[in-house]
Order: sequence, then structure tokens, then C-alpha cells
Amino acid sequence: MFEKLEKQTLSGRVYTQLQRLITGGEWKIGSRIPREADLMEQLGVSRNTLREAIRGLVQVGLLETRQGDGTFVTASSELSAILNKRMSRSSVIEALELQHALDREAAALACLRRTDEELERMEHYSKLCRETLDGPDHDAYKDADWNLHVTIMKASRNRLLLDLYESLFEKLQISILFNRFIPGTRYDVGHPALISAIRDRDPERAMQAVDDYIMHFKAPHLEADDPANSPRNGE
Amino acid sequence: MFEKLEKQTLSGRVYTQLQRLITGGEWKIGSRIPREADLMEQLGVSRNTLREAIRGLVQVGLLETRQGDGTFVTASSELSAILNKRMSRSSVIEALELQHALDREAAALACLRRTDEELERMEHYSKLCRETLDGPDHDAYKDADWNLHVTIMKASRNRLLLDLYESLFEKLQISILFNRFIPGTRYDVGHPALISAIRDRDPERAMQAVDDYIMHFKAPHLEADDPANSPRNGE
DNA sequence: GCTCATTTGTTCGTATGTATG
DNA sequence: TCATACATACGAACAAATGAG
Repeated sequence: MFEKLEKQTLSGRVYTQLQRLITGGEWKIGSRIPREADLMEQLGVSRNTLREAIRGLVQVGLLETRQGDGTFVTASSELSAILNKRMSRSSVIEALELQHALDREAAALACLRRTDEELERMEHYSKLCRETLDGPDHDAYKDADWNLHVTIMKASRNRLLLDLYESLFEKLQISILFNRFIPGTRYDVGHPALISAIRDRDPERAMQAVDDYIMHFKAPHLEADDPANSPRNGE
Repeated sequence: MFEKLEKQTLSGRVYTQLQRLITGGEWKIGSRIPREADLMEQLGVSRNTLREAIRGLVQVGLLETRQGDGTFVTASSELSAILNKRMSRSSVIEALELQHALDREAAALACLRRTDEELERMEHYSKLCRETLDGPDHDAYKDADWNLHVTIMKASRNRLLLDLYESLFEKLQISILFNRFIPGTRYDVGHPALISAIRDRDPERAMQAVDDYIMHFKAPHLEADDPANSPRNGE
């Protein structure tokens, strides 16, 4: 949309380099990064310049410093760090409604743009969901479910949608939404219908399937919480 | 959920203070903030400490420094700053598809939750749109259009949706989407249909109206940017 | 083009606070 | 108690960019 032809300051370039190490996965989340003295030497910058860059990463939420201990990685991308801050202040219903919006759009676009290879992967993860649903390993189900959603996002060929989705919901957040439900519930409601619609490239049916499973998850919360919904919700 | 009452670092506290001045509107967007020397004195901190705070705000995107000139306010909230960064790397089509997702959800929710007072405001802005559409003052139209969208978002009673929408699209960004179109085009396509549906509390028709006007704006870009499916924004 | 004051950018030196063992 | 490793903070100096005259 825009072009960026900024002239970067030295501490800005250091910030970018460090950020790349984090988003690139070379510095894992939770790990301690090298001490200031070492980074100064490796980067060839002074103490203050390095500290300005680190302070920037701390404020964005990618790093956390503990005096007398070290500096640690706390998140992997600017987007997810800031969005997590915001998400922590919102209700489950609000989050579900946002997920509804993104899932619908992605499902419709995936119908138009998906490849056969992507369809195969969706079916693979859907199968995995069914297999792990009643098993003892809840994390395995959440992984499969998450991967299914992400695969659909990717098939929409919209990086913006995907980035936002991954930053907003993360495996961890998704599982929070799910943890409120009692075991035995059919969590995979709508998966088969959704994938079938994507296979047939039928956006209408795909969106209907999304409506169904979101409403299924939303219903319990509408009874308990009621901050913002006066009338009953449709059909 | 507990807040973080950890002891903040000095530069962290300065960061927060400066941020409040920005989000609180005391430092307007585009204006130049006091020089470092003055801020040092007012805040009672050393230059390095102050600079670490300022650098943090620069990296988040709230400030911009120009050597030899000064430091300027560039955004009013962390969310919009980070999101703007991300939006600048995305195509118009991607942005429109995201707007589609959010508009649809908000329209459907607004049908269920809107008050009569909100409906009046929608009709007011819609009327304003019609009146200013063919006038000389393009900004007046964009203002009215933006206000209409925001009113619908507010009527959805979902603060998360609203915050995201405002941060993502801002008056300025919206106008960029529109500036590509030649004057004379019917920009208010779908407004009457949308509001009519919200008045009748009919989600299906409301979403259909959103589909219509988004498609109307999207069509020209699908021709130009043809294979809307090329994964772009690498970096 | 040049000078000059202004403002941010960068570096160094030094001292202090804090966690770990 | 002590030593060590690390981040925190301050002050002073010089470099580089900008804008005005």
C-alpha cells in the first residue's frame, strides 16, 4: 500500500536485527538472550545504542529484562504481542465474534482459491481431529484443530487475514476458549460440512458451516455472560 | 486477571507518561514534542533514560524522530501504530477482504443489538453521504462515510471489533482505498439497503448489502491486480 | 554555496541496584 | 558475608543532520 523509504537510525537497525532473531526463531520464546556486553561486541555498537534497541523491544512486548538476571524473549512478533495485550481485555463472546468474522471470510475465499494439496491437508487434520477427540490427549486435538483453521486461512491467500488470525488466537488462546466446555461435547461440529463445502467450492455452504460451529461454541456463553446481548440471537 | 504491579524501570515509567500524553490527546498527531533537554528537566531524568523511552515509542510507531529537526507524534495508540505498520505491507485487496469480514459481522450483530438512537445516527450519516457525494468537498463525504461505518461497529456492542476496525482502517486509510476511484462512481452503493436491513433487524439482508458494496469496490482491483492470489509481501 | 545555532544520534566512563551462589 | 554477573542510571562529550540567514 505504502512504500517505506525511511532512513534508519543505528539503534533502529539494531532493533530490526534483534527482532529478526526473535521472529526468525533463532532466539526461542522464554530463552535468555546474550548479555549486553556480548551483544555490544557482536553488533559493534555502544552500550546506549544497544539499550535503546532493547528498550524498544521491551515496550513492544518481545523482550523482558530482569535486572541482575538477564533479558528474556517473551513473544515472537510485534503483532501478537500488542494484540495479546488487547485480547486480554476482551470477553470470550467478543473474541468468538471476531473469530466468526475472520473464519467466514477465510472459508469463502478458500472455496475460490484453495489448491488440491491444501484440501488434502484440511482433510488430514479433520481426520486427526476425529481420532483425537475422545482420546486422553487433549493437546493433540487442539493441535489438529488449530492446524485445520490455519490451513483454511492459508488457502484464502490473504496474508493479512492469516497474520491477524495467528496473532489474535494462537494455539494457547484457542484452548482457553475450549477449556470451558465439558468433555464429551462435539467440538468438531461443522468440520465435515465446512470441508465438504470447500471441496465443492461452495462459499454459501462454507459460511453456513462456520456459522453453525461458532454458534455452537457461543451459545453457552450467551447464557452465562450477558453484557451486551439484549435480544436473542437469530435462527 | 490481575494487573501487573511490578516495579517498572525508570525509562518504562517515562514511556508510560509520554504515551499518556499522546493517547490523551495533549500531544496532537503531527505536532512536535518538546526537545530532549526540556523533557529531561521536566521529567527529572537523564538524557539516556529519556532517550530509551522515546526510542521505545518510536519503535512502537507513536513517535518519529528527525535528527536536526525534532521529534513528532505519528499515531495515537499502540494498536493502530502496529496495525498500520502491518497494513502498509498489504495489498488493497487484502485490506478490502479484511474489511469485508469485519463489516459483515458488525452488520449482522448490529441488527440484533442496535438501539433506535443508533439507527437514527446511521440514517443521519447516510443522508449526509448522499448530500456530499456530488459536492466539491470530498473530505466531507469521507467523514460521513467513516462515521456511518463506525456507528454500525458501535451498534454491534463489540469493543474488540470496534477497536480493531478503527485501528486498521482509520479515516486516512479508508480514503486511500477510495482515492483510486474516479469521481462520479456511486460510492454509497449499498448504504440504503444496509440501513434498511438493520432497521428491520434482518441479518441476512444486512450481510448481503455488505457483500454488494465490498464487491463493488473490489472489482476494479481484481482486474488490475489480476491474479489476486499471488502471495506477496515477503520481506 | 556557506556559516551557524539547534536538535537528535552515538559513544564513553562511572556509579549503583539487584539477583545468584 | 562476600563475590560475581547483570541490568539500571547518570553525566559529559563529540558527531551528524537540519533549517535559517
